[in-house]
Amino acid sequence: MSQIVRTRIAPSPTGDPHVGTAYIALFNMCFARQHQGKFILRIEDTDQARSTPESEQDILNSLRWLGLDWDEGPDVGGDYGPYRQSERKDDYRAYAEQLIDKGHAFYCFRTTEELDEIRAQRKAAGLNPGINGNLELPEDDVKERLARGDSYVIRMKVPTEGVCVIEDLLRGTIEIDWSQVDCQILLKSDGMPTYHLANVVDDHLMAITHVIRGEEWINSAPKHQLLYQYFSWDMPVLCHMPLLRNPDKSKLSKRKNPTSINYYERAGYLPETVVNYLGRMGWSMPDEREKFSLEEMIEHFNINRVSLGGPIFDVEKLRWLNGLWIRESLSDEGFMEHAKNWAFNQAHIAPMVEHIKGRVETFADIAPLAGFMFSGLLNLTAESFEHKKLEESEVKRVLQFTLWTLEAQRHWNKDNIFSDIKMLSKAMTIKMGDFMQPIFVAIAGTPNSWSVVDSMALLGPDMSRARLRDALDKLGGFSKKETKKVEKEFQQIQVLIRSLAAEQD
RNA sequence: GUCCCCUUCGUCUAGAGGCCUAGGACACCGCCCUUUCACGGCGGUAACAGGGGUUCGACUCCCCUAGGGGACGCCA
Repeated sequence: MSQIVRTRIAPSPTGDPHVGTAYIALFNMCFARQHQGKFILRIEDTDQARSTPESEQDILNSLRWLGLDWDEGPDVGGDYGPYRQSERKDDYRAYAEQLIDKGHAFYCFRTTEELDEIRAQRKAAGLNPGINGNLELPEDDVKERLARGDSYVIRMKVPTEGVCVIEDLLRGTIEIDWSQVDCQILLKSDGMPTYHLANVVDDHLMAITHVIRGEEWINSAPKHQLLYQYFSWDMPVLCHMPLLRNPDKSKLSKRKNPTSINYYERAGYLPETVVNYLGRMGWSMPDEREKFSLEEMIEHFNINRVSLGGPIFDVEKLRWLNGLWIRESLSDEGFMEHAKNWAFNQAHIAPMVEHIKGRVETFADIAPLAGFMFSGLLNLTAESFEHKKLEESEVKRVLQFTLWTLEAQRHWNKDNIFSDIKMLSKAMTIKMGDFMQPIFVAIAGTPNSWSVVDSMALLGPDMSRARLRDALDKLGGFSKKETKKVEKEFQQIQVLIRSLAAEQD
């Protein structure tokens, strides 16, 4: 008897659609398709504070843009729904309580402060700070506190000694001491499950057969395996993919790289290229060809060809590959069609007209004036940022603080961007004009342009942030030591901004 | 700090004990094509982290060391 292969991608809608998500989605999809199985999309929105419907929609759109279509999901339905964890909230509680009844989990009333204290002690004693043991209260106390209505979480019980043996499809046997595994919270005090509970419950309920996910999950695999045992459920096959890396080899992060799929669309890449490139990360075709379509990848897919060294995301090669796709796979008509859909269309140009019309004398002035609206990263140098009033170190701070502030901006529009910048300049006691100048150069390539706030609003968050980051890079960035100092300064600025904002109210 | 994972050119990778004088791609450097640039063609520089085993034979298997990464949250 061979069961149908079912794989899934389970993004959390707490931010931009990440290339790492697309990467894992791609391999899950290829694996499922190769086995005539199903590929499922599930939204893991158990973090009530950070999950947003906008982000969810954004992620769905991005994965669709890439052509990574799912057979079941919150928008297309399926027989194993709901496909959004927030809609299953009560189920998780029931499962957590079931574990309590079986003696596999317990109520925990510890405060954050108490837990911090225990962690500090454990760390001082040379132990893994993850808390394992000594958290349970006598049954009577639990009853009393429950009756009193004290806030609580439900934690799973974990052995304190022995080893847990995990089987990984690519890595073979992995042994982890139980002493390294903490009594994971399963149900948070807001009644929502943590990832660990929700993930195991959903994977079981959705009959997932293969869990293909990032390497970052290896250390929590023992908890998951234990939960399957507690519930007496069949364990899916685990497969941990390597992590995509920044050029400095750290885990790919938006601090150091454009990681949003939206950015690559905005920067003029074809979805075929992005998928193709991700398919070359830790994997290659049997004949080693560089260029291949999603269909070709599925046709020749073999998960055992995944290599485990964490690949560095190399934008240079991505560019080359995109050029190859444009040259080889687009007819002249197709090229024009793509260019039109990308940015040379009425919807995209219309909002620029008010800025352009008053500033040109001939139509021939349009391209030099508005070229930056149709560009990726600009060709700038450190000299581009020479400032009459500000020292280079101040210019760098202006750019860095603006970048950090705008990275936190969840509602990207002209007014919000403007007020962010205004508050920042005020807090840094730099006149708006002086403050804006480096922003202008970073975004438009020159201090002489129309409102840079409008430009940023039109360019969107991803391209705007990428250009600010690029500007910082061109100025040499900050060393590790400086970064720490600058981060501290930024915290102080933020405190100042909050008090300024309070004054205004 | 504790544990886990990983380790072939700068980067992505091929390599499942003899096919390896370690192959391909990006980047870089030459040359050719070309009025220029790009494309394209040809060529070049460049890697098995180190040390021990196992074996007739090790890039491939085992151990140790080193380096890199990750996890250690009422985030996922």
